[in-house]
Amino acid sequence: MAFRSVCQSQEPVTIADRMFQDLRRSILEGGMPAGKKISEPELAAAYGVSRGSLREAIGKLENCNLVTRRPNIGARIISFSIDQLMEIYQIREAMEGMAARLAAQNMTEQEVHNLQELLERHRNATTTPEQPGNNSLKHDPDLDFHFCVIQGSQNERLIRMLCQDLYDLVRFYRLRLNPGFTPKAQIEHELIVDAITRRDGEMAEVLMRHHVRASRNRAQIQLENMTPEELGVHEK
Amino acid sequence: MAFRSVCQSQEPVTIADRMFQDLRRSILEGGMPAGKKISEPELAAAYGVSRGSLREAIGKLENCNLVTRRPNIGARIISFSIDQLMEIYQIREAMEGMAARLAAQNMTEQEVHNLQELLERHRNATTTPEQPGNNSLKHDPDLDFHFCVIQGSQNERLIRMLCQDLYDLVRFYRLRLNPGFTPKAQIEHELIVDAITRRDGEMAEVLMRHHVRASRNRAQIQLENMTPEELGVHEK
DNA sequence: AGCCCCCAAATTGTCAACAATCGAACGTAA
DNA sequence: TTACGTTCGATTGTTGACAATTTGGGGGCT
Repeated sequence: MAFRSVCQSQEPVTIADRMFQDLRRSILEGGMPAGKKISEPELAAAYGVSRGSLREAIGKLENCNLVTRRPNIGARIISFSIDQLMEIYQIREAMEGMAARLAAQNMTEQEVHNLQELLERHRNATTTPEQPGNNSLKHDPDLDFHFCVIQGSQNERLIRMLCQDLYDLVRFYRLRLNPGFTPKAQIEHELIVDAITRRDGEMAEVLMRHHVRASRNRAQIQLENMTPEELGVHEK
Repeated sequence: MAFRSVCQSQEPVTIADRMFQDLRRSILEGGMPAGKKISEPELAAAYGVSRGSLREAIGKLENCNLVTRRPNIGARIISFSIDQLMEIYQIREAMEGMAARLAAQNMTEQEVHNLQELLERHRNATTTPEQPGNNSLKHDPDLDFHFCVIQGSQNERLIRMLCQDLYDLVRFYRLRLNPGFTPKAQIEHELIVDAITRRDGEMAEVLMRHHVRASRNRAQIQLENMTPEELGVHEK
């Protein structure tokens, strides 16, 4: 049950859809550098599609907040900004806190069981050394966990807002920082699952908010130790 | 300082943009019935624009969640759903709670002062009887208040997510229900502003969440007393 | 009658050409 | 040299026509 398989499901039946998914993947996997301007004729030729279809795909990317667009000027991949990352953490704290509360209330027994199993797998996986550089979209333990909790909230719009829109940005930033999955995060995950298992929504929310805030602080510390070159050199 | 003047600012420089704003306004003001299918040739002819530009506008509407679209089938105005309304309240509770907390931390003295004045005007306005049926987009006291608090959070993305996306839906539903501004809401607003004035972010969040939850309950009671005809007769 | 297949009309997706706008290079003048 | 205005190339916005798909109805078969 990988993240994208559920959240970005349906087959692309239309060319614009396929372009959207391809470009989205390319951006999230780092195939396109942050801040780069998108040339419509160039991209359309590269993918062998018409400019019209490409423009529709770009429109969808704009709604995912992966590109910004200005009239008569063009679109460009979003660029890296620490402030924006911090803003996203604040929003995640609020929304995922609520998601955890709702998950504790609404998850089926089966879903709780799946969540516990997921955590079990992560616990074993962290003991065995994982090869670095494996920054593929799938198999990010932290993302899988959060996705699972969000899905348990049973609030369709909340799920869409988080999984489709906000988590694209989370991936975007995560790829360009370090994958921030620490042993501490695992412990926090366990506490949250405990609360959900006990159906303690209040506690689940408190713990999830604490976890997101802690992740934010970890990211902030990490950012302060990075050189400017490692951070924001997105030219062109 | 009307709601839309700030949140949906810039002039439309492009035809697709103008179409988007016109259609959005039309949907939010009730000019287009909920659930109705959108005929591209018909609408394009009615507005005297090309189908391509119209399609781009529809794409933007889709991202605002005001229309839903299925490939090869077409777009239609979102339809009325009590479940969706309740989902939106849950999300608002989380996000606006956070917004209130941030507003208490980050608002300038000037902004706090403006907020207090806004409340003062509402207090006087509610004593004088307001004419019903004036469901225009501007001058909804409740929306103005919430907008002001959200704006004070200084979190640009949070502001966009709430003001641009979610509050369009709030208006959509509010127009088709009663404008739910009760004296109780005014009192709750006052308490929130007190907390913000004291820079008590924790309390501001608690009170805002309480307020949103209370609004949700008021709406739910109202919905239970409505006949099915008043609710969901959105044919075609 | 009920069901299935097929066809036609309408609608949506896609494309390539045209018009409008922006950015940069160049030249000129102070 | 620097600043400004102009012109040209390139990019984006817009349009109308073409291709692919869905929808609705009519006819035939069981």
